[in-house]
Amino acid sequence: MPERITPRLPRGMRDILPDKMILRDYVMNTIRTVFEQFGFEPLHTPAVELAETLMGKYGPDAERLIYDVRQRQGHEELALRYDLSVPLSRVVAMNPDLLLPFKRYQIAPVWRAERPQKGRYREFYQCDADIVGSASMLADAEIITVIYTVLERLGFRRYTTRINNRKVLAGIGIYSGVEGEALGQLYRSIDKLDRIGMDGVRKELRDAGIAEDVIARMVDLLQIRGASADLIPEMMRRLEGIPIAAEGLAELRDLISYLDAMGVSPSAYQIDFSMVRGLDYYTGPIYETVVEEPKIGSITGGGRYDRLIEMFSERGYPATGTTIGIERIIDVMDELGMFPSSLRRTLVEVLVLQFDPSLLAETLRFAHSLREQGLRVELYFEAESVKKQLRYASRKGIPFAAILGPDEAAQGQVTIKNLDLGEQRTVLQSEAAQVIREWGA
RNA sequence: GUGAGCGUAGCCGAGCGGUCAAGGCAUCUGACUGUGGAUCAGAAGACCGCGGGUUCGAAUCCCGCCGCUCACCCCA
Repeated sequence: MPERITPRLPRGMRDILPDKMILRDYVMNTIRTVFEQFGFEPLHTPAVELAETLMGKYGPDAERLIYDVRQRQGHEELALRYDLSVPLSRVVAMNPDLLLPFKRYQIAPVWRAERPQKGRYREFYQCDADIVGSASMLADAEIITVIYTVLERLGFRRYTTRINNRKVLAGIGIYSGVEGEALGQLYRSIDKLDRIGMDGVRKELRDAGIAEDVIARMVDLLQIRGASADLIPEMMRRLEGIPIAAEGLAELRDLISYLDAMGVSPSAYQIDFSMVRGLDYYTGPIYETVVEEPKIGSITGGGRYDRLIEMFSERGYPATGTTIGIERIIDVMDELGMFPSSLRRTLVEVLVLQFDPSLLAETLRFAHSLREQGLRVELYFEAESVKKQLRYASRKGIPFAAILGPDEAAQGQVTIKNLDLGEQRTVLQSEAAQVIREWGA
């Protein structure tokens, strides 16, 4: 007898049982449908990458969290993918004959060795849509439209997609006279604005050893508030004479100008010059979505990364895209009761009861015919009491039960019981599927 | 990586130094061998996270370890 061990999961990892998988699949299918409607096509890449593919792309903070993979034999240095953008970049570099723009979506797990907490797991799915090969702001606007469409379709109402541009942030750095190492600290402090407030940011910058007059200039810039369309000219005035900032602001102006005609409500997004994004590889417009109600961090994040692919290729490719964070979306939808009531705990539509061994063959044939007609049918394997079999159907949440006993068999009939309504009808076996359909399986 | 809180049956949870460790949900059986969700009766299920210490006596107090949760950092 082998020694028994207590079953446990690795830290931060979860099993997802069928009732939760049903909700999850609903969200994923909604996202996939939207991606496909915008012309994105599926891509698969391995969960494991060569370590060299991942290293040096994300920045030191993120790189610490990359999962090592140990191999019993062989000498390749391997790691679990940290996101889906870097693998995509690798794919593009390895397939130079791809027709551009290359629009791909990928819905797949990624791994990060973080300390788990609310809305944060070590294995989680990302739903990415990216456009490689176009520098047009139309591409960025389309990504934001995709985010908007997904969230609206899932029933989100109180959320904001924040939009900023790395070039503008670089311009703010120049304007403030902060360079090199200190710039990172500057960004990080700026990013906390909505959490710690302007005074908090001021203190952080002071603690980081940034000069008082620089802080004053910075804070002055970040005070600018207002409608997205008004913010851009205002910032243009203030950062006049800084080319990188002018470039970034012009990009934002173009991007915003497309959104209305693309069907995105102005209330769904906001230019926010204090939004930063952590990853190193962003170069242009950046975006992230936060929900107002449960405090859970961002549910989408992305941006333009025009220099990433050239880390794998002599050829440069402009690229932009977003991640939609399905784990947090599900957490929020769960908390707010946003799932449609039509989603059940089970996918099974009909439980075919077994009545008597002498009727087994006819019962099997009947179950088969229901399946042939497209219904999801479970067969009860034991000829136990009707009571017990119905109890099973009820507990599992199956909406219909089919009872085929001697009385029914004699007439070529079957009794269809609607477990939700507690009503039943005895009909011809050949009509059963139709009856179930009309009754609302 | 830093800090805080918490570990009692599959789940929730009372007990907070003194006989056999409450209760609820879930599970199983029966009342009810052609009709579920309700009710009633019964059954099974616990190295009280692990190890050490204090004490006549520890689930309860102390220490260490492990695990979980939350927050920070950062992020989906």
